[in-house]
Amino acid sequence: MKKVALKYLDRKVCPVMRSIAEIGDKWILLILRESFFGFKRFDDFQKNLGVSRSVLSNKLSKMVALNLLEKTSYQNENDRVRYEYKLTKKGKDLNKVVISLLEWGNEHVVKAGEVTVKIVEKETCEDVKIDLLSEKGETVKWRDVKIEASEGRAK
Amino acid sequence: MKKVALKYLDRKVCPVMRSIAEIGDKWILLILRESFFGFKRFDDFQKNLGVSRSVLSNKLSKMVALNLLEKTSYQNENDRVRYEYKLTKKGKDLNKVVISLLEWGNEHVVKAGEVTVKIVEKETCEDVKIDLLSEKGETVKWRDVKIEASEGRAK
DNA sequence: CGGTATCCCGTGTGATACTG
DNA sequence: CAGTATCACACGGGATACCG
Repeated sequence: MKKVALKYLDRKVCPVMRSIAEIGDKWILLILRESFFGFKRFDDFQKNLGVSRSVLSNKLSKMVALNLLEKTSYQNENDRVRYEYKLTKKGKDLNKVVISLLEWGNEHVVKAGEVTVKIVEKETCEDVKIDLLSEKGETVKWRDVKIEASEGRAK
Repeated sequence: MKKVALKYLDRKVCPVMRSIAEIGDKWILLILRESFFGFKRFDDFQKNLGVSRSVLSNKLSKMVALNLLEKTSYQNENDRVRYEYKLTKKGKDLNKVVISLLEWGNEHVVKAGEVTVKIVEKETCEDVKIDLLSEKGETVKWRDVKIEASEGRAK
């Protein structure tokens, strides 16, 4: 692992760039939000998001191809076959991205008296925050960190 | 504060939606990354991102209008006036969004042997992670949380 | 219900040129 | 260095229609 100055870091292979290349799309982010809200069906996505069916169809295929969602069929008794889109591990792991957006929105975009959405513990209903943590498990301030780029064999 | 079922939450006022409306743009996200990397000048952004000057000019204006960046001029002795774009508080507070994207990219998009970018403590150079925290400061698993929407007077 | 196909339009984007 | 202006074009996205 050889350190690289950020100045010389190839932006095309930067992990942030590559994440944005996959999910840096308004509709994909919103579909992810709906998935985290617990929705799984085409028509739920369509109604909740108000997106056109063709765009939705497109984005869902793309997300399945990227392995963010898994498409499965199921059938309740005496009912027709239905389909659902479930978050994969890779998709679920985006929860921190969505929660960061949520917290930032609550803090900087939502005005007093407007709707807020919060994350709470299931058991206690206490607020859950997202934050930077050291290896010892202590919270770390943004001003006390630095960014390092490395390229090399080991991952 | 009245609780609202997510099903009936107005998606137009959802904080996630409103965050995405402001920063859910490939170029804005990438400019933010460059800002967190420490770059401040028009030409640095342009070279690093490979974006056209007109688009960059546009996005920067938009970001200043949104109060994500602050444009200031400065002058070293015997030098011409220069400009820089610095992150505002609102912009800096997006660090968790960018770090989440970074971690997710390292985990799910970057392949073994490729470039990684890490966040480390300035002092100790130890890795810094981002995670969900309870009010007591303990880490919380995604599966142990739920999402709640409220609308009402108090913020 | 869960899509796909087609059309059409607006906007995002790059290339190029010009300015202080 | 730090932009703005103009143009040309591809692509995203909505509307609509159609299918199993």
